[in-house]
Amino acid sequence: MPVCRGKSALEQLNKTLEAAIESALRSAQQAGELPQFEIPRIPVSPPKRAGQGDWAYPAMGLARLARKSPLDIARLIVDRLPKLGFAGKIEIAPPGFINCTIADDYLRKQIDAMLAAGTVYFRLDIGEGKRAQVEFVSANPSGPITIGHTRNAVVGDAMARLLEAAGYAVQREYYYNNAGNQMIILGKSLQLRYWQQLGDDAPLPADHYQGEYLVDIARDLVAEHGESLRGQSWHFFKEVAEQVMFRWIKRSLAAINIQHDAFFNETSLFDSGQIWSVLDTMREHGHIYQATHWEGADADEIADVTSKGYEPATWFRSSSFGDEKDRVMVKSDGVPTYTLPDIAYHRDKLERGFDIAVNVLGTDHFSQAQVVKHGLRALGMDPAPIDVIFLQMVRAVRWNAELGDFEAVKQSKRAGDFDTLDDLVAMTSADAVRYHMLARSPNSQLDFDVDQVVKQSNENPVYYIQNAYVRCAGILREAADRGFDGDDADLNLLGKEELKFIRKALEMGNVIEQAITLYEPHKIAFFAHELAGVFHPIYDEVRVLHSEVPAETAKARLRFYRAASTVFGCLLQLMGMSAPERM
RNA sequence: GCUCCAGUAGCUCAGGGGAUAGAGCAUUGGUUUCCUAAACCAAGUGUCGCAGGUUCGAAUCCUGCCUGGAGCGCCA
Repeated sequence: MPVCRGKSALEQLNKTLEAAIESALRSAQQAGELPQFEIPRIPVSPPKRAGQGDWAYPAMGLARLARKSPLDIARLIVDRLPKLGFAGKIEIAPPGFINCTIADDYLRKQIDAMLAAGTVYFRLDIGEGKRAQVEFVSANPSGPITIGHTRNAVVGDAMARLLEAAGYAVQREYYYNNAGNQMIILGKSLQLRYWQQLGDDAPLPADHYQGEYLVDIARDLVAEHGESLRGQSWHFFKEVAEQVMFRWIKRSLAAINIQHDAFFNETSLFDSGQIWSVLDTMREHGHIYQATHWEGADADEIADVTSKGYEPATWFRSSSFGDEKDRVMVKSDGVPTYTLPDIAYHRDKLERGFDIAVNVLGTDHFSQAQVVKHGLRALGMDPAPIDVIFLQMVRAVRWNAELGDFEAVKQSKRAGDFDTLDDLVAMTSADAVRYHMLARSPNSQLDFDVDQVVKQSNENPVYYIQNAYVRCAGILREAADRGFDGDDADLNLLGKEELKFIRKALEMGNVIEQAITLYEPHKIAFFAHELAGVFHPIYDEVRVLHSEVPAETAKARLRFYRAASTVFGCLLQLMGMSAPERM
């Protein structure tokens, strides 16, 4: 699903300004006005208050190096600053800020540029010609998508969209395992549920899958096949369960606008022998040994393993890469642990040549992810392209008045639970799920307040943002009905407020870049909300089709709203939300 | 015990060296003849967990501590 494809038109003004300031400093040094020193990177940033320009540079950071007062340094910079196409006023403010304002003319031109380019206007070129992969969700097909997977799915897909907007060619991948113990138990659980449906006394052991969804599948099997499956082994039921699960998973994800390009099966690493070649290479590099316990084990650990009576296992000396202990690659019974295929999978990823490979995981995989990176180093590879977004826990909660506190919503057999993606969507909406799951820093725990999202949806940021788009659409629709267009508008008739909106919109490029370089896609959600906050007061005040608005002014304003519509359309697309024409 | 994350307004959370710390929700009062109320305008609240340190400047970086959460398997 390509987002914002095409050639970039958006200039990242902060970068232009930073480069200009550096050049001014260099020039001042050459002229002997400043001593020689390495110019530190001091970023320009948008100031917090009005009247301080659009971008501010604190020259205070240079005072020590330059052995001059910040104000003097600021003056030297401003004197030698190259001409900037976008700059209006450039002012110096105590204690040593350089405040640069974007010229109104430049802002007006951007409206034309946005209309000419459409959402492509906001595309960046930092990922041009590069390939990125986002691996996310990666839930084994043993049950429905839970609320935890949902956060993972939303963050991963948003990351993918942001990377696309930054110019990367992005692949969305889903890694899964359908071979392990869990899947065997799943098959056996379904088999028992099937027998139960036939009226047999077939109790489900406690370690089997208790979920009601297997009963549903069993019921369907009876409806379709009657008793004819009674003789089938658990293998058969595993296959059935897996197929149904994946169908459900894909359908659930599609409901929130998420689709993977590739599904990578862990089993293929066994079939192709890749896990063994990984192990061989690690052994050749001297990182593998056979033992009943790891080399650094203390007396307690040794006593513990001894009591279990293990035969020797195959260990990876990960401690030599900084791990706190070594890890088992192949258990004493000859079966590999999860870690070995995981290393093989990531080797395969690196060999596929992605410039960036983002992995979205819960924090419970923190240690595992470290071990995988150690493993890649042991293979002589550089794991640098691989980055992991760790998500803190998420749970559905609701207010409990008796407790006077929030209470986790647990998966329950009865209707009215909210613990799966389907439940969340049913009770709220796909857009609400996407926004609320995205609008939180990955390393904050998230309590998804079901009642708030449901009950107060009228006061929801989701609708606040979408309504900005809807309002633009309303104007454009009405204008079209009246046969009114703003194509030959004089944008000089626009007011300060409209230009303020354009100013804010121009920050989007920086937000996208920050979101992908810091791996914090939630930034786009907050930006969207802020931008809507700038929009609504304007909409309230600046009318287009009103008897008191002169025709020429109306044309200019119509053009402005057309541009605003483009901006919100792009933002909603980036967040995977719908852009409704009406609400 | 060790590692990671969080602690900011009544609640949910942004901000992660720069100017007077923000938003939503909740509370209070006001706003619609003509695209508009899922909106707008106005009002109030803070020992940025605690204590030191670094810096011209710290909510932000460092150290220690307190509280809450997650992880530390021959599980996946």
